[in-house]
Amino acid sequence: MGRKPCCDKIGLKRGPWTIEEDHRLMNFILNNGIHCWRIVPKLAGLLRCGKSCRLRWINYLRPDLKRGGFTDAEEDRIMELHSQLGNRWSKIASHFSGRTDNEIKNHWNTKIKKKMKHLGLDPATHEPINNITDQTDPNQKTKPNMCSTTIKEGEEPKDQTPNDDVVPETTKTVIMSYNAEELVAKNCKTLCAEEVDIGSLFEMQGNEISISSSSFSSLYSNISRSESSSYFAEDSVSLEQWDLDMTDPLAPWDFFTNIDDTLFLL
DNA sequence: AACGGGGGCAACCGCCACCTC
DNA sequence: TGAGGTGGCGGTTGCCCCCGT
Repeated sequence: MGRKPCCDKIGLKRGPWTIEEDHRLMNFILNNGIHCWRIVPKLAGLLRCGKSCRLRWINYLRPDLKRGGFTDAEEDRIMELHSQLGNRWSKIASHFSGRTDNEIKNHWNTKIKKKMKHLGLDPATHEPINNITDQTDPNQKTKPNMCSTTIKEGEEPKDQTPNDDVVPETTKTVIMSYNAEELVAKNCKTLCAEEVDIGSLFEMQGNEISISSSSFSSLYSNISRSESSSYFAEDSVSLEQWDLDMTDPLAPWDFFTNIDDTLFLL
């Protein structure tokens, strides 16, 4: 019954990701899309667990991520949404394009909390601090009268949030619906300065993004030739050392799912 | 120049809901 | 039907960098 665990942590790498790992992961996802995080690291040749790969992709490698600090308008919107949704960062993040829940959470904890306190507002309740002094006492939360009149036995208090229905669904869906050209173009803004006809290299097959081996070699040779690429110049990494063609870019996911996992154990 | 403290942020942990077998 | 896997989420940790002393 059941399945194999998503990862045994024996022998798996932890800590910060290297550039090589980033490119192995990005290469694999751009070639094959995402169907099952558990086997992504095996197929991509990474000594990471699927969860770690998923997190890295969502929080750092995803092509539609917006880099840079939050604008005042974004901060205001975060505060507004937080007052409605509380610490439901993924819901809040779904209202911003190019922002991750982790990013918003970090920004909240490091910047906005202080900003609100500076404005005399309690970050937890969004009420003026003078009026909620007693409620900020952690012991107060367990006092019987706090919620007993509004929450029936067996109900989930956390589901009181309005507008949940309009929140876009899973990240996976978003990733799979990327326009291929746009997706890679965004990557190449940071990966290379030399012009590449990206659109001609990729093709959509249903929800999957495909690129032929020769096109991929062409793309990456362009990237590696680019002396003005700050990304690579800074780290003095040669693309030659990466096994970019380790998987068949055109192989459908069904192909992988039919192969016993043990074949990919590293 | 050396050191310590604080801030920022990437990554991990543990839990939960849903799904699969 | 229920045990267990998977993906997603929020909380937390720990490292690195910057700045002040």
